[in-house]
Amino acid sequence: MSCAEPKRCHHNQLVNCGDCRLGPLCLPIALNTAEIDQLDDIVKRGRPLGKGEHLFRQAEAFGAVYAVRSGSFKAYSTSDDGTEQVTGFYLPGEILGMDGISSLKHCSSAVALETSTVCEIPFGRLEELSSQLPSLQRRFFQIMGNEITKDQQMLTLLGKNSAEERVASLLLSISSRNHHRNLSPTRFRLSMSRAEIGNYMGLTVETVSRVFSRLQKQEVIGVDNREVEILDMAKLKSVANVT
Amino acid sequence: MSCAEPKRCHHNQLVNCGDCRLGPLCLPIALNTAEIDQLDDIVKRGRPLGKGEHLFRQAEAFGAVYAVRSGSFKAYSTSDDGTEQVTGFYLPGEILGMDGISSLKHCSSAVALETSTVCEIPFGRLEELSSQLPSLQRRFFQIMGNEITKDQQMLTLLGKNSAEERVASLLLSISSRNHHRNLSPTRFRLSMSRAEIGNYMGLTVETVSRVFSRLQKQEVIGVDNREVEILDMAKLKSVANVT
DNA sequence: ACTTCCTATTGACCAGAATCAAGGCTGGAT
DNA sequence: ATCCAGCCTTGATTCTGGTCAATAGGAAGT
Repeated sequence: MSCAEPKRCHHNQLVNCGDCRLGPLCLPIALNTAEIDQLDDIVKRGRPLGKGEHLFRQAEAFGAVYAVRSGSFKAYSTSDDGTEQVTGFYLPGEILGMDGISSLKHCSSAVALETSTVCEIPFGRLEELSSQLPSLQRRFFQIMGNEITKDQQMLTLLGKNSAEERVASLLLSISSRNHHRNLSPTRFRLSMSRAEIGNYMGLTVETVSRVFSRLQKQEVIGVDNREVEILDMAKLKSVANVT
Repeated sequence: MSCAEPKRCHHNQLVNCGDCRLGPLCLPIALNTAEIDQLDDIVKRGRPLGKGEHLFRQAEAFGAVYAVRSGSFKAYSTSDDGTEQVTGFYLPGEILGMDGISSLKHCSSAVALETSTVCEIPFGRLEELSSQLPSLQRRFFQIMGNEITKDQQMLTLLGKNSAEERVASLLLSISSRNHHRNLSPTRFRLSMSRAEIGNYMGLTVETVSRVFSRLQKQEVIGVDNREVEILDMAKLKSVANVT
């Protein structure tokens, strides 16, 4: 990847929070310019991670949360018997790593699904700064509340919905998150495998694959390997059981 | 219920955080005496709620979080089509209502499963006080992090585990939470119905009932309606697939 | 006591997704 | 280009848990 104009480059490390095009999605919402500068001072921007590289691993000491700047991540936890459970996919502007806050140990691992960059936000310094900036404290409470809400919606999905409803919901979720980031809500490339989707949604690879095939046959979506196009948004929503 | 000595009564409204026997489980952990007094000033202790009374309802404005003082609550969300999903059970010392923090609207309802009391903690004032007391801020981040961790474990349970594993896990969860509160970890009364358990665990009433019967036949537990005794803790843990 | 309503149990049957088992694609490496 | 490994798809079969249905047990009120 070539970076003619560093300030605009996806993976460059010079951008600050004030200039970041993800500002309106990320931690800085509701902060004024001076506050953003203060936040900016504690944020560390690391080198890009390659596909398969870990951001943190389960049982490691918790020290920071991370904002995805580009690319995408999968969070998963491993149980004693070695089975893995995907607990979330994280796209640019989203915050991950909050699972470690309660015990000061990460209880999940996070791995890059493609070449990705993050902003590392050391938690201790975030706490300090939050004490000084009420709007940052509020914003972070809000982000954690969001994570709780999201997980609880996921519980409903896993507890009550069929395979088709689950897969359709995931596609709609990615679609709307892309939309927020000014990307196409109807055409995108999945950065995760069928197996990872299945794991996340409590299904097997085979079932996910069959649902994709069925939805394609009904012309609700077009699928070419990981490339997805939503052809009939209304129909997809009705399959997902949402209005 | 008679209350000879008000200070010790389960449902009385005079107790303050400093004297509350739930202190070591609840919000005040890690606060010193002076800090607890400050917290105490913002806490409102309401009248007892009867079984079936709501603490808050979905879509209502969010204004406070609640610490269970006695009794128990069920949190659930209702979808457009009217189906309900139980998102959690809350026992004394546990905090509920955090689902409203992100959008300032409750996205679940909470109902008392039996006669119960709560401490209401107005969120705006908690935010203010958190800015002044770093240990309170930290504690509240921790409580929210706990909720996230708990929900994610629940995702694993719903995504991967069988009916027996799910029900056994719930019994173990209640057992250990009772234990923390110095109640018997092996004998307790369930405050929720089989239907509510099933709903929470993504199962039907019939399946829950069958699992209870099977576990009883194998002498892992003894069940008499809502009265449960764990007869073989080790076996129950192996059924639940935990070590 | 008796009734009524609600909750729980149990059985018979069915359906959706898991499992088992081949093959077919794809993209990266040589 | 060719090969290979991992990913994906599809089919056949099995099995867990859901659905439907009937009955039993309990609690609260008359």
